[in-house]
Amino acid sequence: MKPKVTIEDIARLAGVSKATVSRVLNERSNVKAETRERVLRVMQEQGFVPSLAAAGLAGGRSRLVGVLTPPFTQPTVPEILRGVAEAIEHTDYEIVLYSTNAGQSPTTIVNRILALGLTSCLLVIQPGPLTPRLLQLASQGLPVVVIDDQGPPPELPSVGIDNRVSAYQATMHLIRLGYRRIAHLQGPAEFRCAQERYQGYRQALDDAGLPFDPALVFNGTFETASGRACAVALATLPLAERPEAIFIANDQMAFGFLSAAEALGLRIPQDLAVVGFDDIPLSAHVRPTLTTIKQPFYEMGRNAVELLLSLLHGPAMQPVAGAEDGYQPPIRIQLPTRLVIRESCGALTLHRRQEQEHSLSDE
Amino acid sequence: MKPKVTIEDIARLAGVSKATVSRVLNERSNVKAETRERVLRVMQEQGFVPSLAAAGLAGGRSRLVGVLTPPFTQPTVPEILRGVAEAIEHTDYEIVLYSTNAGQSPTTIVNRILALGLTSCLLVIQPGPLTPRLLQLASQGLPVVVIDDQGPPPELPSVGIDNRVSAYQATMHLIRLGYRRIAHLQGPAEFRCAQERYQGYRQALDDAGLPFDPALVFNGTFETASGRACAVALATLPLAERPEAIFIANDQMAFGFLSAAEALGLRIPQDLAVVGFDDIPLSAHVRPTLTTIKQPFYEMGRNAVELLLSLLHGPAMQPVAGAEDGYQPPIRIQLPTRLVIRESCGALTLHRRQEQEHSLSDE
DNA sequence: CCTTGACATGAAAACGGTTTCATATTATGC
DNA sequence: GCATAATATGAAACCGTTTTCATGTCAAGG
Repeated sequence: MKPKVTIEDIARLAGVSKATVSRVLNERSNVKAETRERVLRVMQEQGFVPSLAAAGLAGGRSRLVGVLTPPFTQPTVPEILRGVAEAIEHTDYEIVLYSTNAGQSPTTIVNRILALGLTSCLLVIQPGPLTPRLLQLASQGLPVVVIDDQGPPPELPSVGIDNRVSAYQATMHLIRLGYRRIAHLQGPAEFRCAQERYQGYRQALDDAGLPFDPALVFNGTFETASGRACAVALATLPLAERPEAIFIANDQMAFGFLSAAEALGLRIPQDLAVVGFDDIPLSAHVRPTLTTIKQPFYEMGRNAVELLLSLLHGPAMQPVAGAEDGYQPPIRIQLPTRLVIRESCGALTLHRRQEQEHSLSDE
Repeated sequence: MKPKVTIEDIARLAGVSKATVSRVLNERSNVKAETRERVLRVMQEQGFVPSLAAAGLAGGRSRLVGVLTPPFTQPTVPEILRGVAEAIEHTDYEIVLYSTNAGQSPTTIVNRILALGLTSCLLVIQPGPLTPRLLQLASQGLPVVVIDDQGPPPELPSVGIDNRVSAYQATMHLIRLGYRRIAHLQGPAEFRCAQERYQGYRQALDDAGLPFDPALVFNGTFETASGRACAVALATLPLAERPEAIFIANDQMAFGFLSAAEALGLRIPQDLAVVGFDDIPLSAHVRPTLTTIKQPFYEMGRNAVELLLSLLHGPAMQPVAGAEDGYQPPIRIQLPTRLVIRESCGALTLHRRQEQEHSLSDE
């Protein structure tokens, strides 16, 4: 094992002190150009790489960003992480990854993160409510940025989308296609995004002057199984009460819905149009392909990193004039979503839908 | 920001020296049970978490495992990473993640990893050849474990599968189904696994007494596009020369093949049976669903971590008696694969294949 | 009862940087 | 040409651990 070359070696070889080498390393301005030059050259020659551990210890700060994620197999995660990784790469920072495997207390992990004593900030990818411990830490000054969902009031800086507006778009798309009775399969109530998507759905119905029928709102868990359950529930409805379309709060549930619908002999979109939410990779490949709201996961990752680093490099945000009471509501970066039209909503097979309308009006 | 409680505080409160506290922390045996008890209690009370940075600096080693991965969006990666994350979680170690985004020199990243000075070992997920820099580091004593592929001679400890045998199984499956003219779309030659899969294919042909036709071997890149290209190439073949089945060296290419085949009016599996390799999540969802070799990605991740840590905790492997020359060939953990039979190979629709044989023999 | 280890503990020196404070050097103003 | 400020550098303290070495204590052996 090669003996590590340290700042001291560089100092000796360049004929300066450790302090000066450190200054060069940290790009301090008060080093004579000539000296800096010499030091840099020696570092180059020696293949010197400063120890982040030592720097972190001495400087009290660190170059490590803790990233807390759900399991990678959750389909939205890889794309987010790709954005995170790519953004980090352009900086001096590194990623320390904490994956919350199901069945593990989030608090345990958060504590573990701190145990590092290395991680100076935290990027949390968490659909669903935040743990109290996390909020506590954030309030103690730990820079934290959350991707995606948020507990009731947005208490932490975050990056996400406008769930309400997006759900509105999705529902409105169905309405424009001529569907009148539109159901909704919603996510669990503890997810803020589930509530917002529900609100968007309601709003669209209202704005279109369509009646709201509570019997058409189903409770889901954001998991595939609850999509299947919903399809079954729908199929057992008397024909006259069946909806013509359904807005499902995430793609995962939509998959379950589609597969159960197929098994039940329900044709999508002829018998029932479906719109999902997320646009995860599979959505373009299920049959029928899923019309859905595309979340910009990659961009969310990138933006989260940028936000986090800007927080870290000092609160450079100028207080808004006139609101100088010192309180800054946490920043939220809201990225645009997009409706991706595929087969499941029937937009691509309008003629068939017209047939369907006929047969329905015959009843 | 709360002032961090250090080992010194604990020492003072417990009425012992820093050294003793350190011993307790590291579970050294030579501490009186009573003392240990007291120290532990104080640590508990104070919510003490030792600084990994300091420990790493002082101890010369570190509790960080560097993980070098391809982009997360490469479909095999999330599952591997899940295994890695889960295995790590049961240890004191943490993951520092380095994602190699396309178009970035691997050497740059490897250097960056070392720059950390934190990472004491490396887990490399790399299909394709290893960079010289990596080999150099490994030979300098850095513990490295590679997942999946390997450069020509297996120079580093690794975890993977037996590509040759798996490809043999895949091809033999087609043979058993009665296909005689079996094509192969292979991966790029610089991938060892591509070569091995090719060999397995050849071997199966040989063992079955089937003639090998070089015209039926196509060159691919492991990417979707080359699957499409292959389908086109096949379709332009004179009818009499067309294969009845094809073994495609990875699922990604198989997807391209399937979609192009559909566009070309080639029915799968009736006109042509397809077997892939990998069993990534999409494989169960494309139409027709893909018969393929399942790689145990999750287990590969877990095993790689275990191997790496065993390497780290001292070369505890007893030299084999009689081979005491000191040279230890690097360990390779080879996990079993499994053939997953779905629609694309035609096994599920045998009757149709029989029809097909009829029509073929009519020609 | 005294020696010899074994065992438990403490003091202090690393580890590789950053940072503060003092000092040496140079530039500036009069 | 000299006082003064600005700039460049060095010495040493410090960050929170681990580790080595020395010391103190206690039980066993002679």
